[in-house]
Amino acid sequence: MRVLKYAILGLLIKRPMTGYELAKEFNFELAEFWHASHSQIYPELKKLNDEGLVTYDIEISGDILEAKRYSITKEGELEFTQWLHKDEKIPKTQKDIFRLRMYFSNNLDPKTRIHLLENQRQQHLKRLNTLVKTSEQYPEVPDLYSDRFGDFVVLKGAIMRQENIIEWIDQCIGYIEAGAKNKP
Amino acid sequence: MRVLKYAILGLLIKRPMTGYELAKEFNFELAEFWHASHSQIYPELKKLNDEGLVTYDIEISGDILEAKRYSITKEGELEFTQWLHKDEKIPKTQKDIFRLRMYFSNNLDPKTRIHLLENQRQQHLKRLNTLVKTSEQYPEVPDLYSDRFGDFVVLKGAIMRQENIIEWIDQCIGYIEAGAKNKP
DNA sequence: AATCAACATGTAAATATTGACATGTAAGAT
DNA sequence: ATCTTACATGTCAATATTTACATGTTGATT
Repeated sequence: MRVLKYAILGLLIKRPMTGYELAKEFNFELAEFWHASHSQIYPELKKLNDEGLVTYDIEISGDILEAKRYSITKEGELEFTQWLHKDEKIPKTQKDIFRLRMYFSNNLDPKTRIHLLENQRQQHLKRLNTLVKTSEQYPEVPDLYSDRFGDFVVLKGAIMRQENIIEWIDQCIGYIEAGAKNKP
Repeated sequence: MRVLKYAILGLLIKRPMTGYELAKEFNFELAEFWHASHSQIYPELKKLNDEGLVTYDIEISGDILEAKRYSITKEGELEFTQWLHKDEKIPKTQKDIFRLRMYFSNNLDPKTRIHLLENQRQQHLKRLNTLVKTSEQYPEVPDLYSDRFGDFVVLKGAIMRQENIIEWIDQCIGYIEAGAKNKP
């Protein structure tokens, strides 16, 4: 499906970027729903260049340090826009190792289950707080055509998802505490 | 990390199964948070057998059709239990192509955005209904040590997640409708 | 007798992804 | 001068995952 291809093209529509900058975007702003490391990005940029969907200019910092600043081409914009318009089947599964563990949790004593859940809760709460802090940059809904709109709605979604996960964890803890009271 | 290894071991603790039956589990009961197809499962079973974590007996149906029914060994149970006890770092990212699209949605006119969102909404609602129907098998919280407990909590989580996604989609539609009213 | 759905097991090729290996510069602080 | 952090680009090996290829049986229905 080559989603990374479209992720990169979409980012380059905003502004020309180096591979390094793209990697930063994938590690920060987009990190809540997409990720790629530089070892994937550099080969993909090369491929996109071969396909004529991006071009680059070489920039020199200092004396010799070269950076390739990639821009999207007309063809790239066309392909990206076509992709963006497509309806999409929801994916069969969102793999989730922790839920897999919980699926098998009857093999654990209640104490261990609660320990594992509390541990996850704490980590998710931490992430939630980070997201909420980030969302303070958006006191209002950005304009529909601003590139901050997408960031805003996705951030909202990430916050809602975190809250939902924590709610689920709390319910799980509740079930276990109630069940353990009867037969400890 | 070889999560499939532990997923298979965990399933085999419940009861001995053939590769075909494992594949069915991954396509039905577990499908909301894990998935694997037979082309992954058969090689993994071979590997687990080489490692002494599972064994199999050959069953004959009819005249010649052979089926390998795999069971978990003592070593397998030990490794599985050790894995199950481990705390786990929450994953960096849950890749989500639709959210990636929404992140770039400023490149679409409001009508198209709403169309894409409604399409997703419908699909997620359909899945939610299926999940709710499945959850009717659980009028009460199963016993903590029954293997139905894990299924129950994970199913609860899947329902909550679906509801949450739909809520997010509705909010997105709301933002777009409100924004489009001002500048159509 | 033919057909179909479910049972059953495998391999191969292509793609996606992660983590390690590998190298070096620029700019600012100490 | 030295150190540290950020900038910058790449390859390689190992896994993980999907899709297609490949084959055949069993049991029930028509």
